[in-house]
Amino acid sequence: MATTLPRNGELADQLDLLADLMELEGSDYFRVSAYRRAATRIRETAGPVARLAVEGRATELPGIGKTIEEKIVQVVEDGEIHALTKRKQAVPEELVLFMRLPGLGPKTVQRIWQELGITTVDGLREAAEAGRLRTLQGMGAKSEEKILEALRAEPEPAGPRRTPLGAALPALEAAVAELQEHPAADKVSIAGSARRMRETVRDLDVIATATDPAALLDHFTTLEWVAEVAARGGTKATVVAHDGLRFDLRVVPPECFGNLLQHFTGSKQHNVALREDAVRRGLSVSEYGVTEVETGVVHAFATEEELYAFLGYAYIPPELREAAGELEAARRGELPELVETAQLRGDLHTHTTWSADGKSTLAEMVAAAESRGYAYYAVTDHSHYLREGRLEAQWEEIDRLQEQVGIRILKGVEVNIRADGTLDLPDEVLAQLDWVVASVHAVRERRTTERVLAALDNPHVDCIGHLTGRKLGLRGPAEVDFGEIVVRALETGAFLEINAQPNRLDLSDVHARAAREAGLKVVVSTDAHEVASLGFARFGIGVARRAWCTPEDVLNTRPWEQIVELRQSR
DNA sequence: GCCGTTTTCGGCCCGACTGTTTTCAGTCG
Repeated sequence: MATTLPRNGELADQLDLLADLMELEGSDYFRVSAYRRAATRIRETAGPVARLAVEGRATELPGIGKTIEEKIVQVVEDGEIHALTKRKQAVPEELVLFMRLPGLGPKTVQRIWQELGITTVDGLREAAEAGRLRTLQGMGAKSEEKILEALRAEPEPAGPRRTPLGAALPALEAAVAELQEHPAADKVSIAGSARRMRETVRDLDVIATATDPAALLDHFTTLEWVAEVAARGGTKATVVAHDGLRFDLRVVPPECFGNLLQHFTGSKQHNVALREDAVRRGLSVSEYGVTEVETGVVHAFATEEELYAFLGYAYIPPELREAAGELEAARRGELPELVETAQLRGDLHTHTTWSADGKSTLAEMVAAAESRGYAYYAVTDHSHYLREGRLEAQWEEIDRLQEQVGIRILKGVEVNIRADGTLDLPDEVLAQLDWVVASVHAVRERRTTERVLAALDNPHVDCIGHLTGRKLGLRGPAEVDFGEIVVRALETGAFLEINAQPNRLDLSDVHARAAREAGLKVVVSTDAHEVASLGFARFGIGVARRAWCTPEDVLNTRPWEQIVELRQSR
């Protein structure tokens, strides 16, 4: 048996690839989607699924049965799912890339392969240039041109690009505001994965009701920032902005706004599960209404609240709609009361110009924090810049400022966890601070788990900052034994941070949920280096909500005195 | 391949849009 267990991402990738190859072979659709569903489930599980499979417990995860558990064990023992090894002999692997091109699905790719004998991206490009693709039934010059265009833009199709929520959400809110101004617009709302606060989004979804749908769609497709109209129908249009962001607008009658908002908010898996559940009770759910199959009576709802109530669920907040147990909990009336941004009483990880990369002064940051209504505010500049008396100098500035403001300023630091797990400030200094965040910065150096465990063992450490060091779109998370870190944090009474920087969001929603389920409180902090970044709190709260966190689960919804008490009891 | 307030067999969400057709399959979300 291999000494290290395959990561969840590796297992999921193999299952997805197996699904793709089988689909190209023309396998049964439901088998293929069972593999994909299992892959998604595995990706969204915090602990190592390979260990569960070895212990015979992977089948406890929904969507994973005996057969897929066996396949996971094959990866542990032999490195690859046996069926995958076999399919790779039969189906050229590069065909999978074809399916990432716009308009190319499994059926078409299968025919390109079998009828034209094309098996490589280069071969596909040559055939398209030579006009050979259009010889296929159902393929025309226009499809051929679309393929060539996509290949020119991206010679090796890499799949849909995802935009961090921090960039997408403001753009989406601006688009909603623009549409709202049009005289034909009635209700306009954000929908899709951005409404669910997913860390990255692909398409930006907007839905609306309108007195004149065609006029609103016209307005949408001719907005100043629109570079291309990708699709346009009577109720729906897709446009691409100059910066590459794709926006979908869908317009419906006001009486079914609730149905549409629910449908277009997704997730797809949530909707599928909701609809399957409805089918079992003789109901058919679509974006236009809920149809009683027997009688044909259609129930339309102006709000999501009414729709969920009709189907027998408590209202499910968008952040929970991931087919991760929320439907069952809503049926039983056991959904959590999710934490809200306004409930944060302070920020516990922030910087000032005392750090070289800080852009706003201490006074500016504190004033901004006070105007956000915070009761306390931890200044945690990098330890690296606070040597040789600078820390004491900063304390003097804090003491002077404290005289002038109502908000409680906490003396803190973000101390670096060195490669050997020691901290780069001595204990006697750390002991004098109100709040100590310890973070790994050189993530390329390995052993993140050991370094974090060592830091947790230091009694002065209050919180671990941005645990995995990931930067969305730039570098992946460090591999950590999250379960072990949570256990140690519970033992030492320290906390883990949800870093709200939109390119970090670290802990991820999956990790944050696992922490919550283990009974560990999380801290939502912005790591702001300038005044405007204090507003990132809403992205961190988005992660916490996706992790099912109530105000109880988020440490800094408490008054500072309570946090001090919690620490003393450790 | 998974799953079960009808079921251990026989189901498995639903509709819009595109490009190609001339009534529809495939793709997409």
